[in-house]
Order: sequence, then structure tokens, then C-alpha cells
Amino acid sequence: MPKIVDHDKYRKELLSKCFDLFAQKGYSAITMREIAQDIGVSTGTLYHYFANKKALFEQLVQEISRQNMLMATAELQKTQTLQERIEALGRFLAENEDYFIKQLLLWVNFCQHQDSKEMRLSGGFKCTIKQYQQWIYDFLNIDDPVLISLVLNLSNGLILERLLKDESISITEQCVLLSKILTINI
Amino acid sequence: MPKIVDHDKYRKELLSKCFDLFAQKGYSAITMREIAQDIGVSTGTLYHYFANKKALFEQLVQEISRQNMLMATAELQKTQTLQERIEALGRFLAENEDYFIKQLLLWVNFCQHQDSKEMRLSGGFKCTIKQYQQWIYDFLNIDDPVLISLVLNLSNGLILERLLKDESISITEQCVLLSKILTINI
Amino acid sequence: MPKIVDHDKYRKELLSKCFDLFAQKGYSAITMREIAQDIGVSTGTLYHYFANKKALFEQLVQEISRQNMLMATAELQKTQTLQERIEALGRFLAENEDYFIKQLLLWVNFCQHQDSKEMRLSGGFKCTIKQYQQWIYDFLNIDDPVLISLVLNLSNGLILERLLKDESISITEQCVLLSKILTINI
Amino acid sequence: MPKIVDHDKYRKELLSKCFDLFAQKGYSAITMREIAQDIGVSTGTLYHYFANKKALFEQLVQEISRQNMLMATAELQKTQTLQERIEALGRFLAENEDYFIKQLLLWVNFCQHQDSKEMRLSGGFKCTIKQYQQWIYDFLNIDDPVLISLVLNLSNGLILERLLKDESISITEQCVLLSKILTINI
DNA sequence: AATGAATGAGCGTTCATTCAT
DNA sequence: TATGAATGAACGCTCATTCAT
Repeated sequence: MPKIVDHDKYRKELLSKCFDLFAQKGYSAITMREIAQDIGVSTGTLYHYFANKKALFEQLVQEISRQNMLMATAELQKTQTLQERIEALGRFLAENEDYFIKQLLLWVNFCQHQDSKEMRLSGGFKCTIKQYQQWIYDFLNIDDPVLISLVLNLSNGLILERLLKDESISITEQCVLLSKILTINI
Repeated sequence: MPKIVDHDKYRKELLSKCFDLFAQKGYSAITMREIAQDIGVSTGTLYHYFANKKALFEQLVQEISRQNMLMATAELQKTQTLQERIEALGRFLAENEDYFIKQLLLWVNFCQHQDSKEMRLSGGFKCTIKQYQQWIYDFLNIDDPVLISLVLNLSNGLILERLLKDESISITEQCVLLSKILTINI
Repeated sequence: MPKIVDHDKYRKELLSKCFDLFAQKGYSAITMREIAQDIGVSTGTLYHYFANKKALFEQLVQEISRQNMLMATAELQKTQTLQERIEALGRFLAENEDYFIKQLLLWVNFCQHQDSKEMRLSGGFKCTIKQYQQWIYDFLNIDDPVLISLVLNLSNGLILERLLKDESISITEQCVLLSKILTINI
Repeated sequence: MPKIVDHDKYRKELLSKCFDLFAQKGYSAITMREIAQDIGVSTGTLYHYFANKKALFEQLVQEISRQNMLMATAELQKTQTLQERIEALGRFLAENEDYFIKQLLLWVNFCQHQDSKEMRLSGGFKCTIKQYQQWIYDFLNIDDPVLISLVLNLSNGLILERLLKDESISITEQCVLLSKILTINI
């Protein structure tokens, strides 16, 4: 009998530990050795759980996207009025700012390498984006696709601003404005 | 005026030719050989004009940002009313969609590598972002920083949507909405 | 203008220097680093001249086979009678014993790796063997294919004996016997 | 008699199952994992029965050589005249062609790695070759060492021809000729 | 100014081997 | 006895960079 290890559970633990690293340095700039060292295993172990670097990255993107959706749903389910929900969304973004910046970096990275002969199996990825939109739709209870897009793009824009600039406008303030806009336009 | 003018002009030509390559594959994934081959010179020549890969990339980011500003100013200077300007901004984004996507990729890439012990000289970069904001400010003649941020973030969000999704909402439609919002809130 | 180097000539020089190494250790057991070190270049240079290890080995086999044929033809062309030729063949084998052992090792190695999903382009190799046979045929002026085979197989058997055993029978003695056999059977 | 008998018997079973694998890919090209997988045990088990890869290979060579000798003796013991024996030898070679090719590959491999700082304990190997020769000597009842060598080398040459060429001369035909030669020369 | 041959550190990955179970 | 997860040195190969021409 081999060492008793929940292979799948451990795999996901390793994935979680990789998140920061990939976000900080980008797919091509990290090395497998760095990853291994940083998460405290040997390269051999890394390859025991992931076929190669590409597979590791793809599984990371999927796992993070899955986690993100779960978090968001859990967080926002307790709200009632549109007003409340916009505020909750804003709070959620503000509180997990770093997380979302990292996720954004991951996604952009993923798109970049997806187009260059690699990572084609990514049906799961585009799908994740769609689920996201659908989720906003369900959650905010907005019908107009232009408005949904507005909310999504503004959210992403806010995150991007955080990444690109040193001092950014407060997310809360933006959300107050967003709330006003939505209230008027629905 | 001996060769020094030609040298600088040629350097900028080389930079322009690198833009697509860096945007498509990302800083770390591209090799100097690929770049050289793609733009039709030898690696030796590349190193004759740029101290190293990092310097090449930094100069590229600066050059592209500079060009972008020039383009935008030229394009939008002929407008008058706020209504017109919003429309012009929307048209500008829509017409240069690919260009802005590439620029976004470049910027994200730049931020990623800037934090990892390299590319510290990037005062010029943060500065570029500020100029951008200032330019929107001057151009749209909006005082409220929250509103400026809204315009910038929505623009970036739109570009990001283009990158991440297959089918996106029309930029024009979004701008119609944006126009309405701004008109009401000013 | 780059360093002036006759690329093809230098490539062949490198190949010649690899011969002993591949024969001694076998294809899979040598490393590219060992080869590079042993022939006095860097691994980078090795890869500048050969696409990969497999290609290096294939070119080596072809080059050695080609050289071998040239040597043999040059050596044996000056003989007249069958008697003389058998003696010359024996002398040739005896004098280049080490060379032929190495060639045999190369060939066996080649066959082994050729069958395992790699090295399929080896039309040139089987062809080399046929040329060899044809050359013996032309040279010894023997019609009977059974006799040709006898000569070839005995030659190879002699070489193999050299490889497998510590003390072997003298090649010359064997050739005296061979000569007698051929004289009788023609 | 506790488990020691089973242990040894199982060890030899494992060895037998390795034969094809080593012959096909060669010592260095095969991995312990491949071997384990192919013969249906874990790598742990492999290391339970063999100290390391080298030991496994050495024991394989010895075991195969031992088996070969047994087979040959059994097969050829029932013959009487020289004529019969030559024919029996030919038939034996022809019927076990694949086996002999594999054995040849093993031997060549063994010699190659024996010289490179490893596998020095190979007294048993050279010894095997000598036994082989002695056995031919006893069996064919030939005194002249030159003739013995002829028979051995021709046999090995025939096997080698099988390995190196696609279509080879029939072993039987060669043996008819060999028979004639021997008859004349004794 | 321009070339591309040369370098060697470092990359992704593999593999013989160990050892807790 | 038997397993397979874990290790890390070493593999084939790449790449930013240098430099003789």
C-alpha cells in the first residue's frame, strides 16, 4: 500500500499555492523550479501531479475561476434590493481587490498563450466568462444586455485601474455612482 | 546632421515592427531571435540599436504610448460639444480596437515584469497613464474625478471585454449609454 | 559579415569527432554535454550545426558509411586476381579493425533506435548496406549470392568476434581459409 | 524450504519478461518505470528483487545466456553425423532467429556499457562466450580452431545480417554451403 | 553598421532510486 | 512483500548576449 494521499485534494492544494506566483510573474516568466521551491515540493512532485507546465496553468485558471464563482455566489446571495446588491458587489470587489487583480492577470495571460498554438482545450475558459456574465445577470436582475455589459466592464475597468495606477479612485465611490446610473436606467 | 538622425529614426521603425509580436506572445515568451527574424534584421543589429531585451521592451511601451496620445489628440481635437466628443471617443475606440487591445496587453505585461526586480526605470510609464487621464479630463471637460474614472474604466473595460470574450457588445451602443450617463450627471 | 566558416565542412569535422564517443557509449548513453565537451565546443554550437541529438546521430551514421565506402574503394582498387583481392580484403579488415568495430556498434545502435518510433527517414541506411553488398559483389567478381553473403557475413562475424571476445583468431588466418573456400566454390 | 525458493523463481520469471524490452530499446533507453509497467509490477517490487538497473541487466544477460545454452544442448544432442549436426545447427538458428537477434543486441549492449566505468563484474559474460565456443567444439567435433571460428563467426554474421538487412539470404542455404565447406576441410 | 557563429546558464522535463505505508 | 509518492541530479534543448569579421 502506498502512502495514503488524497491525490485530487492535494492537487488542488498545490494549485492554490501556485496562484500568486503565476499572477505575479506571468506564465512564461516563472519556471517550474521556482514554483516547486515556492510551494515547498520538488520538481518531480510537481510533475507527478501535473503532466506539464501548460496543464498546470490551465488547471489553475479553471480552479481559480471555479472558486471565484463559488465565493461570489456565497457572498451575494443574502442581499435583497437592487440597491443592496450593487453595494454588496462593490464591497465584494473592494474586499477582494488583490484577488481580482491576480485573476485578471491570469486571464490576460491565458488569452495571450491560448492563441499561440497552445492551450486550445480552453472551452472551459470562455465558458467561465459567460457564466460570469450570466451570474451578474441573474444576480442583479437586469434585463438589458447593454447594462449588464456596463456593470461587467466597469468592474473590470476598476480592477484594471488598480493594476495600472498607483493611486486609484475608491471602488465604493464608483459604486455609488454606478448605483445611481442603474437606478435611473432601469 | 550626420547619421544620428537616421539612427534614431530607424530605431523607432524597428520598435513599431515589434509591437504586434510583443502583444501577441508577451514579453517573456518572445525571443530576440524571433523578433529579429520577424522584423527582418539580424540579432546583432537588434543589439546594435537596443542595449538588451528589457530596454527594447521599455522603449516599445513608451513609443506606443506616445504614438497613442498623438493619435488620440489628432483625432479628437476637431470636436465641439460634449455629445460630439463622447461619440468621437467611442468611434476612436471602435476603429482602433485591435490597437488598443495590443496596448492593453503590453501594459499588463509591463506591470507584471516591473514588479519582479526588473524594469524599475518606469517612471515614464505611470506618467503615461496620468497623462492619459489628464487628457481625458481636458478633452471631455469634466471636473468630477469620479466621472473621469468612470469614462476611463469603462473604456478599458470595453477593450478588456474584446480580449476576453468572443462576441462582445458593440462599443457604439455602450457609448450611447455612456453619453446619456454623462449628460445626466454633469 | 559573419565569421567566415565553411558551415558544411565544419559540420563534417564535428561529426568525425563524434564517432568514437557514439561507438563507445551508445546513442542513449551519451549526453549532448559530453559530446560537446569531448569535441571541444559548447552545447550551443552543437545545436547550431545539428537540429537535435537524433539528427546528429543519423548524419554521423551516414557520414561514416560514406567514408567507409570511399576508403574501401580506394584501398582495394589496385588489386587484380581473386586471390589478391581476398588478401587485400583481409588486410583491410585487419588494419581497420577498430574502425569496423565502431561502425558495427553504430549500425546496431541505429537499428535499435530506428524501430522505436524514431529515425524513420533511414532509407539512406538500408541503402548503405545494399551498396556495401553490391560493392563486394563488384569487387570480388562473384556471381553466386550465397557466396557473397558468405563473405559479408564472415567479415561481420569476424568483427563481432573482436568485439565480444578478448582474444580472437587472427583475421589473416580466417582469410586464408576463406580464400581457399572461394577458390574451390567458384 | 520457506520463501527463498519462490523468491528466486519469481526473480527469474521477472528476468524473462524483461528480455524483449531490453533487446528492443537497449539498456540506456529503457526506464525502470517502463520495465515495471511492462511486466506488470511496481517499481518498488522491481527494486525489491534487483539492487539496481545495472544488476537487473547483468542478471538478465546471464540468465539468457544460460537458457540459450540449455536450449541448444537439448536441441542438438540427438544428432549423429557431422552432416546431421550442421543441418541441426542451421535449423536451430533459423527457428530461433528472433531469439538470437535479441541475444545479439543484448550482448552488444552489454559490451558497450561494460567498458564505460560500469559493469565490471562481468567475468560471467566473457565466460559465457567461451563456453559457447567450447560447446560448438564439442558438438561439431572439430579440432581446427580456425574452423570453429568460421562456424561461430558465420553464425553470428547470419544473425547480424538478419538485424541489419530487410531481406536476407536463407539461413538454410548458407548452412548447405557451410556443410560443404566443413566436409571438404576436415 | 551589420552579421551570425559561439557561449553557457538556465529552461521544461525525466528517471533511478528511496521510503513511509 | 508490495506499493507508488517523493526526490533532485541530470537530460535534451533554448536563449539572451557577445564578438570576430
